[in-house]
Amino acid sequence: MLTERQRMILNAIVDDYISSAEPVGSRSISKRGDVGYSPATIRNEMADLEELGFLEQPHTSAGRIPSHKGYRYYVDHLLPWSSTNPAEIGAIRAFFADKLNQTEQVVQHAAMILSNMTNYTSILLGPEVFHTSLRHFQLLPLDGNHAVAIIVTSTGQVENRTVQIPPEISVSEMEKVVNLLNSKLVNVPLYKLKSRLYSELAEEMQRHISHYEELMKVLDTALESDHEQRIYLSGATNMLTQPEFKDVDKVKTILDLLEETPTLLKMLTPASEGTGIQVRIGTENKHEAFANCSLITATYSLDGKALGSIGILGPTRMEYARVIGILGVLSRDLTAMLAHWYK
Amino acid sequence: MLTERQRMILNAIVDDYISSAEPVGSRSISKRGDVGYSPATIRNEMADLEELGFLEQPHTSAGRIPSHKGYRYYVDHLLPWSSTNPAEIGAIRAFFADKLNQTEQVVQHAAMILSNMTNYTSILLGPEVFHTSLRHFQLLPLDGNHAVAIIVTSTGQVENRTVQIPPEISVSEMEKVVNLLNSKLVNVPLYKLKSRLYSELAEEMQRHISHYEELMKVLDTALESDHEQRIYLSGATNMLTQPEFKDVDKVKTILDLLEETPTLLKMLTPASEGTGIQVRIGTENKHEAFANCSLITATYSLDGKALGSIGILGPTRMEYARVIGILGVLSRDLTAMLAHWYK
DNA sequence: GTTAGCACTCTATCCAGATGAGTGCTAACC
DNA sequence: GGTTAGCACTCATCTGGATAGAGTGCTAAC
Repeated sequence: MLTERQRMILNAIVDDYISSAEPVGSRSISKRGDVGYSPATIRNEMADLEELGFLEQPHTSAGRIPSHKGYRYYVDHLLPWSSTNPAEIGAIRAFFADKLNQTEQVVQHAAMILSNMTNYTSILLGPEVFHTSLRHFQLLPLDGNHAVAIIVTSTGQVENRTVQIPPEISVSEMEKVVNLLNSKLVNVPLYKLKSRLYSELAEEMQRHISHYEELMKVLDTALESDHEQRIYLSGATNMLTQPEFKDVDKVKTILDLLEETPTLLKMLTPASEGTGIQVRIGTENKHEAFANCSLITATYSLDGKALGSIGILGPTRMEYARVIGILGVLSRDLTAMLAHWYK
Repeated sequence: MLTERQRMILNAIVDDYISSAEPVGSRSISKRGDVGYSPATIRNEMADLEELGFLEQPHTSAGRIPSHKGYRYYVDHLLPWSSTNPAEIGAIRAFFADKLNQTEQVVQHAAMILSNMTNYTSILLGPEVFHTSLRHFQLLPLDGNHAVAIIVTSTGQVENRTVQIPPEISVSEMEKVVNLLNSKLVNVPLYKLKSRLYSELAEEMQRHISHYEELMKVLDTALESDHEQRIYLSGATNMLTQPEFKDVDKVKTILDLLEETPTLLKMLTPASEGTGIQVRIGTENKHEAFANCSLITATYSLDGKALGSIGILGPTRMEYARVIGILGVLSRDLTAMLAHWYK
């Protein structure tokens, strides 16, 4: 579709614009060593590229900047698959070396590392509860009225919530029920717990246990699967350092969106099932607040199942090559580490 | 120290400036109904107030703005202790009405309510682990090598971490140790757990249990009291709406500080032990990034012991009266609710 | 003690002109 | 035919000066 020279020029323009954030003129492209043409020739090609929709002009007599389509072409066909800087790989490895003993901590720290390395905003989706199953259930009385319900998952995560215990339910009854639950529901995926509770246990409980209704209500709350997906943000303020966001109002809409968990969740969920690294440029993100942003996501997994995902949010003018490299290394290492932990 | 008229004028200036964010001139004060003097008279008083350090002039021929000292005087002596708007009280009460069954959720939602109501940034310190004690300890095997250590506190919070179990330690041994721990360490404050482990249990364990050293190491990790204090931020981007922060760079230093947990922790810890609401104006905050901010904090408590604190961060030009009112209502209600839960 | 009047200060805003980067087009060159 | 030099043109940005307006401080009168 594009001639070799056009690809070369497009590449040069995107590269230049990524590092300078200023519209790129024909002369500055010509001066680079790698393109051996005069400004006039390049101008002609630029006019063609603009007509094809790969470039844009902020106004007559400004240089060109890549359009979304231009970025897309760059990412899909021109991206220098430069191997990630060894120093950066080292930093990531070092991070995995000092082992933290909680998945949550690891994920949180990973987000911080990422945002520090890239100077963009990193978004991390904690291990997805839906793909994990019950390992152990427990009810721990606090006082006459309350108890803590503790759910331990197959990946070692612990969820807990406080429930109210009606006074008419005795401790021994509770224990019976908890034992029943543990014998019948272990290894059931979390999101199926509640339906299984009704389909498999209801009958047996009704037979052996008084105050059936009240107990079911308690269990219902205890197993409530609003297991809020945990989102870890880091470096949100890095947005402020980008020249395209020197306008406070624009930044606000973006940062506001970042505080909105459900929206973020939707954005981070991979479109097609678990295929490596995804790049969403500008309006390819659903939200108009992100019209000037690009989101690069990767997933990490356990046993081939995507557990969570990692995202980097930056301006459309983003160091795609570098970020993709870093994200790749990190998601692979994270996957490897999880496999090693819970093998 | 100040004459009645000076107090009146200072009050008018601070009020005006709080709502307009523009330097206040003598004429606009005179025009207000409540001050019956001509601009000239007010100018004279303003000059005096400036000499005394309560006012500042951005430049000759601009109006006056309150200095930190001026705000301080306003907060200490002039603050209209207006009762909080009933509608706002209603909103807070409504929030407590739909009961959430996790302390964490409550705190998180409270932060959101606060920032939405005030349009400032709210900072909430989760229930302080140091004041709580152990209710139950448990080790739950995950696989041959790992177990989840679960610590339930007297307030129903659940902490957990994954620990490695050396292969030479048998399950029955683990159980013995856990039972011992539960019989000896329940009701011990969390931060004393580790020292008690050594002072009271070491001897007995050494007598009855093999692999003492390895076990101690496991327990040491399990009881590690890095129980990270949880900080909930909400409405951080509200900062961006304030005209004094239209400069991106200033906002960045503030938002960066907000991402720095340890610093925030220090800021929120009440200076004097648990006495109601504290107001820190401008440079009274230790950090220079907060030189143009005011931080208003309140604590919530259980059994008279401060459990955590709530803070509102805004520009020095802040609606002190309103925020203090809201904060008072919220902290009282939070305290009341906790008392009711864990009575 | 209070206030009207006035000169003075300083900022913000507007406008015109200069600057310069970059383009598009044409014609010449290889 | 592709490439390039030359040139006229466009448009955003920068500059400096003039102007308006808000607000003060001082003095003198009430």
